[in-house]
This record gives sequence, structure tokens and C-alpha cells, in this order.
Amino acid sequence: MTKRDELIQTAFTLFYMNGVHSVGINQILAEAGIAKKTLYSHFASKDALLEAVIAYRDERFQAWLFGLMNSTSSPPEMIAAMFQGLDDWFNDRVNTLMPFQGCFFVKVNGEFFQHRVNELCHAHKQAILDYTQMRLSETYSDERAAQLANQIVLLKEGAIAQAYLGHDHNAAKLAGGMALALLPTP
Amino acid sequence: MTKRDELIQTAFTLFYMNGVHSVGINQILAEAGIAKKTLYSHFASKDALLEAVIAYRDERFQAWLFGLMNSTSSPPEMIAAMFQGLDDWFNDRVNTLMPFQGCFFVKVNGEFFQHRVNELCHAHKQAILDYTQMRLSETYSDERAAQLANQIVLLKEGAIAQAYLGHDHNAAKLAGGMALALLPTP
DNA sequence: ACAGAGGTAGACCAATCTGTCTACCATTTA
DNA sequence: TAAATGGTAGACAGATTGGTCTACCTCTGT
Repeated sequence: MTKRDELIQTAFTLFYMNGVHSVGINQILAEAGIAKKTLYSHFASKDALLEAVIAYRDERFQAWLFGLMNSTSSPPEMIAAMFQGLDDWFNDRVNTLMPFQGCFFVKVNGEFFQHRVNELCHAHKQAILDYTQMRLSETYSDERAAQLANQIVLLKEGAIAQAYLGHDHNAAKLAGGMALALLPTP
Repeated sequence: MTKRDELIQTAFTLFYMNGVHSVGINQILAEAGIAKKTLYSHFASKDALLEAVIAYRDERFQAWLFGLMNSTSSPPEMIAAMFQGLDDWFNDRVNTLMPFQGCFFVKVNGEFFQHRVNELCHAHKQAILDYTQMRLSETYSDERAAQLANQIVLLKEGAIAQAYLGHDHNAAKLAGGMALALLPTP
């Protein structure tokens, strides 16, 4: 793994736990065991590092979630896979994601205002909505798929929020049950 | 309004928009037009000010939400009032709350780790869950009321998240529809 | 053999942060 | 009238921040 990747991973872990503004460059460097000059040869600024961290997490999270959803062939299966995945994530049974600390993008987004990272965080959420809707439109009309996707994504966000700040580690199961109930009875 | 309250209000507005760590004491003082010594005669530290801000927002938010829910006499009415209130909030039709910028407690909570403010933010969410469950247990069994309350609160959190980071200003209507569908058909 | 790339360690700079302090002012109360 | 209270303005201290820079080291490719 390159120094660049080590920096991104270390920065992600620290940002995810403590927030972006609470974590200094020097702390990241000390934790990663990397020199300051190396960081600034790879990234122009802390902001640039943060953008790379966001892109890294976005890629990892999408690969994980879409991987689960992709290997299903009907809406009920897909929804079950999605919320089963969330349940695994909340209860730290997913190796590729870090120990659950809520949604990274929600956290980061909350620390900035009218800033480029707000757009990046929104884009992550939009990508998940778009993928879900695309998959549902294989079965339902565009209009129906759009409504269902919005409902499912809303339940997913609610589950993450309740699992984190609500300390409810069954939130994914609860949300998954509601999501399945949205589908027409077969 | 006392200087103490002015400080709390100004600090809240800035924290809510920009995050806690991005906003300095001097910025709050300049915005409020208050001297630094006055701040430190009322609060021991920035952390103490933040705790007062959290308590202030908690009180305001509960007064608003429980006010809406309290003047209803059946679960369907109560849920309708709750999500109608959220819809008003998301679309800036509530004077007593500030212009919608997501959930203050979710934002603040994300900036700290193993800190007292995490407990305070959780307590706010717990209070809303408890009130909802208490009201539902007037109609349903304790077990049923507990499950329903968890579902409703999850929908509420999902709606807030989708309204803010998802840019979906209809999230409250969508969530409200799902919440009403949870109740047994009359 | 040697040039160049990529790394380390850390001194350093300017800015900013929280928090303390002095000096002074205005109002209220005994 | 005198004391106490609560305020303003802002200098100041000490720590910390993001970012630059020098000096040196260690590979690798030609």
C-alpha cells in the first residue's frame, strides 16, 4: 500500500471517529508514521486530503452495498440483502467497513457550510438513491420505482441514525421489516 | 433578554450552521456584540457554553414538538401532527425553530467522541422516543407501543436526514404516510 | 557510478485558538 | 455618597493550527 493510501486510511479513521476539525494534520502524521513533507507532496492541503478521504469512503461503501444488492434478482431479495447488510454493519460484522460510527458523510457534511464537501456528501447519497431506483425500475414503473426508492433510502438513513445516536442496534431489522412491507403483497 | 441568553442564541445559530469546531469564541462575541469577559463570567469554557446551547435547543425543540403532539387525542392524529410539523420545519414555516439545517444534535454529536455532549445529544433523542411511546401506550399495549414508537422515531430521523443531506423537502410527507400505514386499519 | 525520485525528521512561520487580565464605564442599591 | 454589580474594549499569554522549508537518507533505473 502506498504512502498516499496509508494517509487516506489513517485520516479516514480519525475523521470518522473524532470529526474533521478536531483532528490536526500532525495527529494524522503521528498516527500514520509519515513525514509532513510526504503528505504535502501528495495533497495540496488538508481540504484536498479530506476530499480524497471522501472519495475513498464513497468507493468502498458503494462497492460493499451494491455488491450485496447486485447479487439479487427481485425487489424483496434486494431489500432483504440491503437491510441485512446494514444490520451486519451496525453490529460490526463487516470487515471492509470500519467499526460502526454512524454515517461518515452525514458527519462530515455537518461540519461544513456552502463548501465543496457538502456537494460530495450529497453525491454519495444521490448515487445510492439512483442505484436503488434503477434496480427497482426493472420491476416497477418509473414513477413507482422512484417513490419506492425514496422510501427505502429514507428508512436506511433512519436506521443509521437510530443505530448510532439512538443506540438501537436492531434498527436495521426494524427498518427492513418496514421496507419489505412497502412492496405489493405477492 | 439577558446577555447570557443572547450569547446562547448567537452561539446556537453559528454552531448549527457551521459546526462547533469551525466557530471560534471571538466570532461568537463579534456577532453578538458582547465582550469576552462577559462570556467568561457566565460560562467557564467553550464547552460549558456548548452544553448550555444544547440545553437551550433541547428545550425549544421539545416544547415545539410536544406542543403539536400534545393537542391530539388518538395515534393517527398524533402522527399526522408530528409529520405535519416536520414538514413545516423542513420548509421553514416554523418561527420558533431556526431555518432548517438538519438536526442540531446529530451534527454536534458527530463532532465529538466519548464526550459529555454525546450523552446530552442521545438524551434528547431518548426523550422524544419516550414521549412518543408514552402517548402510544394510552392506546396500545406496552410492547406494541414500544415497537410503534421505535418505528415512528426511525421514520422521523430518516425524514430529517433525507430533507437535509438528500435535499428532499417532501421527506416529511413521505415518512408521514409510512408512519400512518403502521397503525392497524380502523 | 550517478542522477533522480521519494522518503524522514523536524525546525520554523504566520495565523488562530481559548482563556486571563487590566482599565474603565454605567447603573443600581444600601 | 459609596459600594457593588455587570458591562465594554482589547491587550496579552500560551498552546495549537496548517503549511513551508532545509538537510539528509535510501532506494532504483540507466
